[in-house]
Amino acid sequence: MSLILETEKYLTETINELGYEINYVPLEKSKIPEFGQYQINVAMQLAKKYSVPPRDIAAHIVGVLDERFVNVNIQGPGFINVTFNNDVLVNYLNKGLNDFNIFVDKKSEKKTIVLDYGGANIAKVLHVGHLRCNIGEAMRRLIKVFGDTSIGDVHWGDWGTPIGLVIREIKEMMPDLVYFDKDYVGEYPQESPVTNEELGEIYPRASLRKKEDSEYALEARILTEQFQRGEPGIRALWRHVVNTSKPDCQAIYDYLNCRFDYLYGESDASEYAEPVIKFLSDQGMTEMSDGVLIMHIADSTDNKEMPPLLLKKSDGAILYDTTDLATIMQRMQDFKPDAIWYFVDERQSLHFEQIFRGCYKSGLVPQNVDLKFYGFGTINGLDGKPFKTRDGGVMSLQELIKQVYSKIEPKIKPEIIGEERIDIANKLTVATLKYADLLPYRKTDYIFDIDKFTAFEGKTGIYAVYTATRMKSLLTKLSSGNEILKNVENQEVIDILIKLTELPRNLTLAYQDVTTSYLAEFIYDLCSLYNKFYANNNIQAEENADIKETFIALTRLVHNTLTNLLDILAIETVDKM
RNA sequence: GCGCUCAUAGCUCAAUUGGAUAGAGCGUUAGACUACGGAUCUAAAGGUUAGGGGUUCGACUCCCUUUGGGCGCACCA
Repeated sequence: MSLILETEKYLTETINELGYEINYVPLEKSKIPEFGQYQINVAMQLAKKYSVPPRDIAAHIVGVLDERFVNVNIQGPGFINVTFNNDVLVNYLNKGLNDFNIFVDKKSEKKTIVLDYGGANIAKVLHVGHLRCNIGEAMRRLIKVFGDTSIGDVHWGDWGTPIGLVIREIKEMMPDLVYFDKDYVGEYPQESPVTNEELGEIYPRASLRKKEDSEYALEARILTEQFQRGEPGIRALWRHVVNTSKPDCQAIYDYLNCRFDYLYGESDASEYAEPVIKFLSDQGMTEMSDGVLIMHIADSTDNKEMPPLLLKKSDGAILYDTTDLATIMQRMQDFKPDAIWYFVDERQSLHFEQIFRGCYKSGLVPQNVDLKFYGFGTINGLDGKPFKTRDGGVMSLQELIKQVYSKIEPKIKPEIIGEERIDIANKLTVATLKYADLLPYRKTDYIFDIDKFTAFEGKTGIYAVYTATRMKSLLTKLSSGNEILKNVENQEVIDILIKLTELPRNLTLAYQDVTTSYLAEFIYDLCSLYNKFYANNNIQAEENADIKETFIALTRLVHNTLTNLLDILAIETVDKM
């Protein structure tokens, strides 16, 4: 258990023993450091409940606090300020030298959580928005740290109309391919008729044509229904498209350290499409409307229109409503999860509200299983509008990565060369992209400013990695690996120790709110405090043995903690840069 | 039209979930080097938290309202 949680338990018990009934006494970071490290703000609440002046209650509480605190004082209406006895801090944090778990307040019950993130539509190239797969990956890792079982699934978009469009366009280019010949009976070719580069151009072309040519759009929809149904030629061509495009998408996820436990696609749930429709029909939940099989999910208490789920189109093809329901059916059977979390663009919130309603209403998912939608905001360009390339096209994630790489690579020391240089440049590129993406609150749209995020200075991934690198270099020179913190009077050391006591709350908040910004902010604060300490203390030249050992131990502590935190964000450190 | 969401320093974002004097980065201005890795550190200036009401000991935070953005609303995903 963390120091803060343990202290809060102590305070809650102590204050209850005084006769004040209260469930939870939070220990909050002090707003005014001159008064103390932490503050207790319950006197004001209790004053109302017991009709006693808050300062009297504060004095009452202060009277019984034990020696874990020093310099206890009351300010203003009844704020109690406390400072930890330095021995308490040192004892607690020495345990953290080799054990990150002292910062993790684990819950008693463990959960199994499926995380759905990534979700690339594999007929299209990944665009900048797909960078936000970082959020799901970070949460997958964070959940593990808390001891839950996390199951990450990329959920490829491989079963919808975009691929139908691609196939339609291939037909335009090569109408004589055997896949389109209904009477063809032989084996289909092993080789894909299109390369990945061609696919990159095919979808945009098809997408444009669809808008102008309704006949073309209709044919694409028919082709979609055909590969879904398993028409041999079209299905074979579908497989080529998928197999050609998928490795490219996957390579980018790999590059970004997104390590999915499962690489399922919508197509893997397709065998559950009919069963899920049957299940819903058996519950009497479905009906026909204008030739479409639908399920009503509106509620009499709704204050807005709630469109029905569309289970099967008039042409027989299924849409993502059905695909998502089928996927849930599959996940319930395969994983028996306590929760399924979706990390998807915020704009899909209504869709998932519909899906979740359908699941609970029909009993496909029991009420005690948590279906949660964690939407994220859009990545915008400098003008605050969706990210575009200079010529106005959609900016691909690959292109963004290239641009960031080209800004970072020249800044690496000239003596680092060859493969190692490339490796470091890649790691720093990923660190830059991830930190920039994980710092803002999940739901806010943010502006991706390449110059800013790759800058020499500032609140960036580079700053954190640089700090870690410098610590590592120092430890290599000076550390035996056995140093421990001593109780020394050094304000910069104590500031860092206090900052570390705040880590458990940040981890808990990040988990509860499913928001990485708490961690990214913490990483910056920790690095900043360490760099300040580093600038003002010469560790190597320190003559007092206890102080020197403490400095080195502190460096180990911060380095280990920082490395663990960066790992949760899936950011790798480097030994030199 | 209905609904969701957002509005904080010149710009990009925070604010311990209702706590004291709203904080960082960038930019601007002025500084620190024989530096254990300067991709660092120090300091200054910069705010009526979009406007208006309300709730209470206390509001950026909760409620109402006005204004202004972004987004979504049956056979795309």
